[in-house]
Amino acid sequence: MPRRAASDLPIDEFASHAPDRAIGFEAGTFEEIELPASGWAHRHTFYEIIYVAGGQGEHVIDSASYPVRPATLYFMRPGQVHFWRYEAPPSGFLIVFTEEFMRMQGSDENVHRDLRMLHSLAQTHELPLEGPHAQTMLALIRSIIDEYQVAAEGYWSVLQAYMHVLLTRAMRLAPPAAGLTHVGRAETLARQFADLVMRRRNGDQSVRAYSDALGVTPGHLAEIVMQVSGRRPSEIIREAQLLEAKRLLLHTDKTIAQVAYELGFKDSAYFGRFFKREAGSTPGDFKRLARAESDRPVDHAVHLRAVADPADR
DNA sequence: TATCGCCCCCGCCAAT
DNA sequence: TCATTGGCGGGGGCGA
Repeated sequence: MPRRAASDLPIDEFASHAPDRAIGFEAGTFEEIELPASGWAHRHTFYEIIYVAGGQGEHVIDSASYPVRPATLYFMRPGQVHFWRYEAPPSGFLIVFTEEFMRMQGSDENVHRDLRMLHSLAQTHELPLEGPHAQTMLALIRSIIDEYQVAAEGYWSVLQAYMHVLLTRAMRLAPPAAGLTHVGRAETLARQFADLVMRRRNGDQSVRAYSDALGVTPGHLAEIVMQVSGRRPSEIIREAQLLEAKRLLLHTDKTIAQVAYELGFKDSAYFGRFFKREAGSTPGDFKRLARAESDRPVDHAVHLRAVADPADR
């Protein structure tokens, strides 16, 4: 697949196919949803849950590549970069929704819990489903699509309840690393910090800038973040900078200096040392190696059959 | 929450 | 011109 000349990463905004029902939610098959630019690296401003039923190729998320396998769920959060490389286009179902949709629930506690599950699942990227789990999850997704398409009285609250069930069941199947820790004020602050770090991709990346934005002292933020995650705020910021640097190096044609500037580094020479320290290679080597890897032909050994599903025939 | 001292992160500059 | 490496000093981050 040829690489698209990319001075910047395209951003998909949420645009409903049914604007008369502006609830920030859509669900359907790949063909029905028709997201633009899915073959090119892009970000969205919305969440996306993907159930892959068939296809042949790879799903690239940030700088990781996953062979397309039937009965696999993918969880994408806003800001993540992804695209498909395929010989046979992926088929299955998509659920796309905005954060505003999740926040339409009445209880703040439920909203926070669902968003935390979403973010946790998005960190693991893919969730292969086995045996009966694939069947029950597929049935649930079909119910969600049906509820959305019929759009009977009060359907959006039913959709939110379904989404809560989907997320909760997915969390049960996710690896333990994706599990949630205890809920409390400390955990909420730590999550707000992590969200802000993921969202703010440029500008002042000092710990103080983040603690100011969250209305706490740097010392308090450091204590809470360490207590909840076991890591220092500066480590989490650097990790996010490294992830974003890899995205830009791999998926755009920006020079190293441009990437450095975009990430808020005032000195591209220092950015080079930062990258080598954190990633183990220079930005230039990473770009060349990663691009050579992503330009190789799709692995023919990854051959799929569509999941046998009578409702699809 | 404030303070202090130490470590190393970050930015500036130069060389290749 | 751009990427990489290295020296160096100030100051931010973090533990006590």
